[in-house]
Amino acid sequence: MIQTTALIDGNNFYASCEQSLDPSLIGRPLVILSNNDGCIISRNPEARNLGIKMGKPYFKISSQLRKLKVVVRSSNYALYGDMSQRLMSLLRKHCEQLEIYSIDEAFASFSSSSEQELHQWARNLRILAIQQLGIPIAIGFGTTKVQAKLANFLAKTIPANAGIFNLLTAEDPEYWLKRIAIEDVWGIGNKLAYWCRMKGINNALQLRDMNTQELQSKSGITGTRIQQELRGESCIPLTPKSKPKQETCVSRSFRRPITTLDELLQAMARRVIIASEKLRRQRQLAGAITIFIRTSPFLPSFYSQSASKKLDIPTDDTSILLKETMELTREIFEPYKALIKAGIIMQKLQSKKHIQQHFFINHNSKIQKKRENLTRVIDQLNNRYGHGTVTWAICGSINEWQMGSKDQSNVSTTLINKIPIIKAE
DNA sequence: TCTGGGGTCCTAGGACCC
DNA sequence: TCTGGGGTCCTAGGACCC
Repeated sequence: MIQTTALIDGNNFYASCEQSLDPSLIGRPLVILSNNDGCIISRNPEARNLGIKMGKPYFKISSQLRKLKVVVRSSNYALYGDMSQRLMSLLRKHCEQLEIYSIDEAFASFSSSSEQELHQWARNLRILAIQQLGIPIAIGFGTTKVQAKLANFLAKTIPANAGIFNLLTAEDPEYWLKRIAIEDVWGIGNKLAYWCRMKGINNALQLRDMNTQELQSKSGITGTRIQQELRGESCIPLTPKSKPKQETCVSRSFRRPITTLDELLQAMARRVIIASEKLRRQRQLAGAITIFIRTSPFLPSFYSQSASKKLDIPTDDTSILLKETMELTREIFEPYKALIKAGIIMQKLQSKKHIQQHFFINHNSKIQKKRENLTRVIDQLNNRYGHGTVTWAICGSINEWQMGSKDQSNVSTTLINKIPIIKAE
């Protein structure tokens, strides 16, 4: 019996989440915008059929969208995160081994099942996802992760496949591989796809059969692994246990460019506070931090700057991280640069469970405990009454240059006062 | 006026050591 | 002061993913 790998994912996940909570959206073209209402990051089939492309800047096509009567929503990540957890717990119930790969995707593996059993299992899972979550899913089968990924692509994009495709048992696998453009192969990005096209490699089948040496010389081990997997030899293993994060980043754009140190300090303070909260939620400590600022990459005289600092003692303490960040910010600030984005990366993360004891610091001191208690209370208040209820004065009050989203759906599965209400006639 | 945010992996090259 | 080869570790940057 051959080992089978499956890739299961939610179709147009963000758009489907919105439709699931607001059925009036079903059947109407719908797009979801990125943070700051920057660009299109999800769209339902109705919007896709109107020719609306992924990644398009919103300001360039907003009038066209109005004309076409497309519904536009700002993104609501709290909602998508919650729906993701529900989807994953459904999948866990129905898979032996599951690796959660992204907010809307998971790999599964099966040691022994007949083709019919697998197909029946997949049909059943699709029904459950619709019934319990209102989210359509697609399922692809292969021997390796790359094959499963491509099978999933064929399940979704070829209507006749109805959301399920098995590359192992397909009558003519080569016919199907030929139908997958080189850009659509998992692991082949812009640069590699362009190089492939130049060489006359235009689809997944040609990539599978091309000269390995040549591929290796261009893309190293990453490219040859994809080729091996296309040929059915597994070299990207399933990793069901999620690894602890190596770094955590909080980065945001401004609604309008900022040029003063005061504004930048406030912006950085907000980011480091969010980042510290993230660390505590993940039960991790940062051993180093990097901050960065940049001007618009779409304008001439692009400017970007960053600065890092190693911390003597790894920490998740907001006030310590704030102090370090403020110092770094003062160091790299330059006047008259129209900054549009700033962020902080927490690095050299380690688990809070086994803290490396410092010779001069007593981690169990009274003062240390008091600080931790204060932080815990602040976190609890913010969780309960909304983010930013209690915060540091350095953040300033709400400013016009901060991020903005206009059309967020006013529903939530995580805040009690925004639970959707069903009215009886 | 307006172009997202958060990650991982790999590689080349520098610093350092014997 | 100059000479040689070989190894490890770290870092920055590129490419890619969703």
